[in-house]
Amino acid sequence: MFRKVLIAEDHEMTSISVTKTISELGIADTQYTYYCDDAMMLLKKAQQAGAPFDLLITDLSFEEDHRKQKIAGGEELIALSKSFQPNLKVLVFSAENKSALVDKLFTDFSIDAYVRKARHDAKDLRAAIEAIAQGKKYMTADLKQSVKVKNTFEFSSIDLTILKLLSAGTKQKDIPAYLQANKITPSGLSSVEKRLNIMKEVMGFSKNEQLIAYCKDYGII
Amino acid sequence: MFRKVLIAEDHEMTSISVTKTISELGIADTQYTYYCDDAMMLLKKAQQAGAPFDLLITDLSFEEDHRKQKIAGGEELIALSKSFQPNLKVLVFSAENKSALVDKLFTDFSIDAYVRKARHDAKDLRAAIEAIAQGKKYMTADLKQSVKVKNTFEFSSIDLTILKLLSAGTKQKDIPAYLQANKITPSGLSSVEKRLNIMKEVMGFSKNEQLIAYCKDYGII
DNA sequence: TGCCGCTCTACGGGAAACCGTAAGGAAAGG
DNA sequence: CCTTTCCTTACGGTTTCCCGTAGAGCGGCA
Repeated sequence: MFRKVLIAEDHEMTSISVTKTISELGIADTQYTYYCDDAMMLLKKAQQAGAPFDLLITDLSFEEDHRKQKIAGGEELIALSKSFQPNLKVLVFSAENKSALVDKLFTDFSIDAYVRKARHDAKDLRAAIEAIAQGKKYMTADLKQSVKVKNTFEFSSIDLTILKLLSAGTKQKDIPAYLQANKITPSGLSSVEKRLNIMKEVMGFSKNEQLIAYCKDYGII
Repeated sequence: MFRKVLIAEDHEMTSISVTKTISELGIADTQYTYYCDDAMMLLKKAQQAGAPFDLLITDLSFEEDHRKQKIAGGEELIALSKSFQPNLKVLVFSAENKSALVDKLFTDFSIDAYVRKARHDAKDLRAAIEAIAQGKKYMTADLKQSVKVKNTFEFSSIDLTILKLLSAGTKQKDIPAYLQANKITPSGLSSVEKRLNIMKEVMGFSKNEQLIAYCKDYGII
């Protein structure tokens, strides 16, 4: 089992429960932070002191407040942590249930476990920590399904750009100019139209308004 | 202070922390459920047994799973609870930060407190419970600001209808037919255009997509 | 009743978006 | 080096949307 655990989680309530769960597993040495920058600092200090953390439990999204942060969110924190302490085990504890995102975390960021904030997350978290301790990977059950079943449409970077521009009031015909100015290809008006058509077709939508509403509902933009 | 508290919250971790916070306030008799239907049942039972709950702490969104529920979410739960136990105090504990939504909860559902799941939510929750116990209303600080600032334009019923139709994929020119079918006046296409123009002008917007995005962001539709 | 002010509706010209088609261009493969 | 294929872009015709104007309906008031 782990000896020293760091929790990066901006919700106080969640942080309390995570701490409690860990202490129930017999891990005495836990620290927690509400900010990514603090988490980074603690990781570095611990390593320099010769007593590095061996598990990081982190959320993905951290809300901005008066304290300006260099590290914006969980992904960045994970990447930086791994870069100077590659053996650090990482458990992501987040409400996100997008299969593509979770996949990326496992492949690109080589995390060890993903626990989704949901109905039985306390049990899941315990199971995940035990699994990692045995050198296994862990993923909440519901996500395993959704990776297979909910083959939801993957919005590309340019799709998101287009949607953001539209919801910012940009006229469709003015989008090519913006794309060119920002060196984004493809930039033709037809390509913009094509992307919008594909998005709408996949979703079974007929109008841009509908698409924007959907993306807002699911936090895509 | 309260004697008997019911917690309706589908996230196990959050539920644990809420329970802990409440017990720290010296409230011994707390029960928790992961489902709205269960919450409703417990409220009814308690009242029939002559020992009703005097505080309900509930989330807004409950995830669906294998257990089919009659009550879909927090709003519905609150409405039903109040209908048969009007003196029940209600504290909403949710991650939503849409001012329009929170406003609606206070005015239409006459809740007593809204605590947003955020950085200092444990402190906020404690403060909220103490405020309610003294017969006060409570709202997290960050929301007070946004309610005041953003609550400029008053969306009429027909405005909301138009916006909902648009975001459901209805063509603008087909909206008059819908309005007539539902006996809503005015129903002319020009009137629809006029309402949209007014909304956009007030907000400083130029396109419908922008308007939809705004309304989704602030929970207006 | 006749005038006035108001809102809703109808119409038409122009702009933007939609949609199909075809030409241009780069990468992959023989 | 050429061909095939896929993707991007360009260009028209049609639909929808946008916007200004004008007329119709309705209540208030002298």
